[in-house]
Amino acid sequence: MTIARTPQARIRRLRRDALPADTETLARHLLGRFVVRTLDGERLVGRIVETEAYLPGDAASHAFRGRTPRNGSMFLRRGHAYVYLAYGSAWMLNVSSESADVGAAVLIRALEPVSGLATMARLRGDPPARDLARGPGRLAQALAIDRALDGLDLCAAGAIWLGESDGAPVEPGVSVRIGITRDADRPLRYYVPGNRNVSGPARLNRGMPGIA
DNA sequence: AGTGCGATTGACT
DNA sequence: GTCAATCGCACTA
Repeated sequence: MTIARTPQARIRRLRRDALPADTETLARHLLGRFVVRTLDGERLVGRIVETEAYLPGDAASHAFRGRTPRNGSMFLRRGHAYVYLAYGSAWMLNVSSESADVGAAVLIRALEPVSGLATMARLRGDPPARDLARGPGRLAQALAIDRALDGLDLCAAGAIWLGESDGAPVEPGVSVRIGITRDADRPLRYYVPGNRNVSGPARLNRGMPGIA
């Protein structure tokens, strides 16, 4: 397998005090950054190519009805993992995004695999290469993400953290969020135009190759 | 204690 | 393109 475009070396951890202080800006900021997962001594790395913002007071957010045992990690100060199970089978990785006790997060929806592709493929059951981490449930499976990682500090060294490397900032494509029913018309989904690992229906992915 | 419903995916027409 | 599996969780009583 060959992956050329993205630099693998010299990924440094994101500093919490460098994270944008509001959820929407953080969701854009995370595009082009990296999720770094250490599993059995191996480093699995993916470049973030798709995110969604779940804002304070957002009716589509799990935090909308207040703090519960499940969504507690959304109320940690920005930069912590909120991991939950959707539809009984798919784990979702989010990054808490506001001050402590506010309740908001950015959903990581897709990664471009960078390192550890063989392990990711094994964890995923050898799917087509393009689908390794295309979609929130798939990326969690590729990186062995589950409830055990809920609440971890993604700005600290450990089993999973957020990183960045050198490179031009990404100008995101924007669309409505996928798979929600309430507040479904708000443009809070962001993606890297043209990236093959972006999920979602073609009509939402303007700027992708072959799409008007 | 019972019920309804997903921030999805994979299989199938 | 359509569609159902699947189960934890929040909500009602």
